[in-house]
Order: sequence, then C-alpha cells, then structure tokens
Amino acid sequence: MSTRHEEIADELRQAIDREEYAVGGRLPAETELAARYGVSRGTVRQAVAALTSEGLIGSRQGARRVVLASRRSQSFAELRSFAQWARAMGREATGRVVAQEYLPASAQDAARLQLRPGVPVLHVLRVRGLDGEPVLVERTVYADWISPAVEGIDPDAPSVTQLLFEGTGLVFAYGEHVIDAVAASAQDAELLDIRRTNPLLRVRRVTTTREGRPVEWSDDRYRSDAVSFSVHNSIGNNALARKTAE
Amino acid sequence: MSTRHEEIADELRQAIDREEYAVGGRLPAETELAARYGVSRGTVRQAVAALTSEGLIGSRQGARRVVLASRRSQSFAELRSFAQWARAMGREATGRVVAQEYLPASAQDAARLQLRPGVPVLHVLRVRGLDGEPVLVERTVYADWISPAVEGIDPDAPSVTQLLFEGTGLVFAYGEHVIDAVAASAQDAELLDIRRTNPLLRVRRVTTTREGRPVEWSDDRYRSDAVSFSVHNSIGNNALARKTAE
DNA sequence: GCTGAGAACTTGTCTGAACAAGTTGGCCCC
DNA sequence: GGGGCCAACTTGTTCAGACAAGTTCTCAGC
Repeated sequence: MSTRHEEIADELRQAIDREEYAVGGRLPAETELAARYGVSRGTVRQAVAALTSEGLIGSRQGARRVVLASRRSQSFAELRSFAQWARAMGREATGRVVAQEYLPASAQDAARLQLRPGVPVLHVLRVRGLDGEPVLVERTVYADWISPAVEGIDPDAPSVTQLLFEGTGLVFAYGEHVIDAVAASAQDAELLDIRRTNPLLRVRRVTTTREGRPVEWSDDRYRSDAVSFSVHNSIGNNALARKTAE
Repeated sequence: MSTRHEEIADELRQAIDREEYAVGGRLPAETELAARYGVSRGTVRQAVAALTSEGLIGSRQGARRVVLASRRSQSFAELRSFAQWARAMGREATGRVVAQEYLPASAQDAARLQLRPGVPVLHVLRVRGLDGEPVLVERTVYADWISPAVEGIDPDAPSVTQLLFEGTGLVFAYGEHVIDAVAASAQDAELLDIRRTNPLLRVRRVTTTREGRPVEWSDDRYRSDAVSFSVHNSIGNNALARKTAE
C-alpha cells in the first residue's frame, strides 16, 4: 500500500464491505471525498476509477456514483496463480509433475513464445488438485530462457509462480486466455479420475512479462464440476471477447 | 469520437495497426506525444491508459512504453451483442425464438434480477446461428419491467440488443459472466444439431443497466467447435477469476 | 396534485506545474 | 575490454483550477 490513491481505493472497498455505503446507495461526491481525505479531486478520481473497473461502483456523468456490489466473492486481486487462489479460499493446492522433457520448438511454439523454431523448449505435464482431489491438467511449454529455472523445481511443488518469482524475480504481468470446452481425452480422464468424453473447460493461455516478453504457453483443462471462471465486463472495459474457431 | 483523449487513443491504435510503431518497438514519450497533438500530458496519459488496459502496449515507470501487439483479432469494442459481433466479422447472425412464456419468478430469478419472488418474468428460449448454422442456445429470463418490450420483438430478429435500444433507449452497461463446460442435453443436441453429451461452453451471465439495475439473466450454451472466448488480463486489471463449483 | 423551467450539484475533460521513482546509456577508470 | 557510477530521460503521483455536460431537486405556475 504505497500510493495515496491506492490507499483511498482500499478504504472505500472496506467501507463498502462493512456496508457503510450500502449496495444500491450513493457514494459521496468527489469533492466531498477529496475534502475528507485531504487530497485533490484528481487523486480521488484515480481511486474510484479502480473500483469502477472492478465493477463495484457505477458511474454516470452528472449523477452521484452508485454502489453496485460489495467485494465479489472474496478473492479479487492476486489470483493469477492457482496456488495463491487456492490458499485465498482456505484450500490446499497440490501439484504433481507427470512428465517433463525438452523438445525442439515447433512453428506454433516459436510463434507463441517469440522464439526461433527448433530451439529446445521445456514441455511439462502437470496435474493439480484442491485438497488432494485432482481438478486440473496443465500442459505447459516454457520459453528456452526460463526453462533452466523451471527444470530445477520440485515436481511436487504447489506453486510454480511463487518459486519462479523467488528464484529469478520473474513477474507474470499480462495474460491472454482463450476459453472453450472439449471432451476429456483418455489421458485427461485417467489423470483427473473421470470418464472419457466428459466435458472439460479448456483455457489456452500465453503469459508474458511486464516487457511483453512471452514466458510460457499452456493448455489447461479443468474439471467443470469443480472449477468455473468468472469475468466482469463493463462499458469501456471489455475484457471478454468472442472468437470463432480457427 | 467526441473527446480529445479518445481521438488520440484511436490515432495511436491506427498507427500501431499500420506498423508506424512496430510490435516490440517503443512508443514516443508522453511529452513528445503531448507536443505533437498539442495537448497536455494528462490528456495523453488518458489515451495511453486505454491502450494499456486493452493490452496493446506495456508500461513501466522510468522506461518508454513498448508496443506489445497490434489490434487483438479485429473486434474489440462493441461486441457485447451477438449480432454486432457477427456483423463485425462479416458473417450474418440469425435468431429464432423456440419458446416464450411468462412464469412466476423463482427465488433464484428474484435474487439475480433483484425482483420480488412470484412476479411474472419472461422466459425465452432462442437459437442463434452464424450464416444459418446454429451455434448457440440461449435461455434468457427478462426482468418484469423490460418484458413487455421484449415480447413484442419479431421472433426471427437477429439483434435483440439493438431493438431494445431503439425501442426503449436501454443500454447494457455491465455484465458478470460465469463460464464452465457442460455436456449437451437432449434438447441442446437437437437444437444445435450435434450429439448428446458433446461438450458445450456454458456462459451464465447477468446484464445490468448503467445504474446497476439487472435487466436479464441468461444461460448461453455455445458449440465449442464454432465459438470460443478470449479474455485479456493485465496487472491491475484482473477481469478473469476462478471460482469453485457452488 | 402535476408539470415544466431553472438553479444547484456532480461527474467528465483538460491544463500546467512540480516532484518522486525507476530506467537507460554513456563516460570514466581500472 | 569490462565494470561501475552518474546524468539525462521517462513514467508515476499529486495538486489546484477551470469549464463542459449531464442529473437532480426545488419551486412557481397551472
């Protein structure tokens, strides 16, 4: 919590949580908040802009801001990593590496990770679970420059993201996710302890660093009876988009 | 295109599209752009903030902004509506109402639409297609105060959103989407011309007005061989969240 | 009691300025 | 040639003020 506008955004979130500002009610005017926190109107606007993009409050020119919802479920911020998400829900994340090998980058790998074709890239097949029950099969390809750091990780480590950050300072900053549904393959079925052809939620994603350099791409398949995804869209912040099949 | 910062954002998007600023290259400094467009630094910052949240450019304090990608696929902005999306891709959206009836609101309907239980709400079962091929089954429940306007709509109308806007001025401003995978039911299979138990991508969504008033909630099932969804996440803009099954 | 006009209020846009914090490149020295 | 330090550059944060554009409330008039 470093900057003033982040502090104010957080105080407002908490105030909404403890129903100081009721859902459906109105937030104080910008000038009111500015006076109360002893900052300029611009700083207040930065704070409320954050809440607006989170969908907590609605905003229209001329009218006071309205509280739309209290904090969505619980977790909202730091849940890019499966392990972090599980911990935030009070459940234990487990992980197990089933197979791991270097293969020369295919044309597809090379394009997605911005590498030259043929460079050896690390393929990892991992099963992840909540409290021991398998819920996710992850097939990940890591860029050559990060592979050595991944290779050394304990096969049973619950959080790869965490270990990569501690080991190399790497931060996953951007992600592009393509979501669809597929029938479980024989291998999926065995690893997740379900029947073949059961529906799975597939998320194919590319994760990049702050500089926009791709780190990994992954095909994740979730047991759809255990995990779903939630997306919030608002006017001017259209994170969710449809795509036709290639 | 009314405000100056929107204009500048658009010019930058176009400049990136025509590779004036190459992917991987650097954007001019804020002061540079401010001078070039004859505006203050604050206005330039509003413009580049839009591109950052779209994932087109990356930003780190101290370093020049980097171009991460050219415009994502094509459509980005105005694709909340199925019909608008289809048109933007040069395909024709079709729609057909299979069934339509008023039922008293269940406790679930009432909670999601913020109505009193028992109020008659309009249930509509609709099949939608691209160029005649069915790709989507939509089971929608409309709030009582908008139902009359929906009821009057031509059963074969391609765009309900458009007609509602023209008829009542209603704008869909916010949406909460929960995504998972399900096996096709017998009815789904018949309507979509696929086999039962084939995997479908299910999107359950609640759409609200600018004031945060829920308008409709819907269970949409997409043929996963025809349509997928794409979500862009960035640091500080975490639209995508996992959820456990209820 | 209802309607319509207008005043008061509120958010959106924009300016110009200053300092803080982080990055990059070049220069000097070894 | 290589390493390290510093200066120049760039983005992030914050302020104070001004006007535009839209909403809400009040009050007069019917």
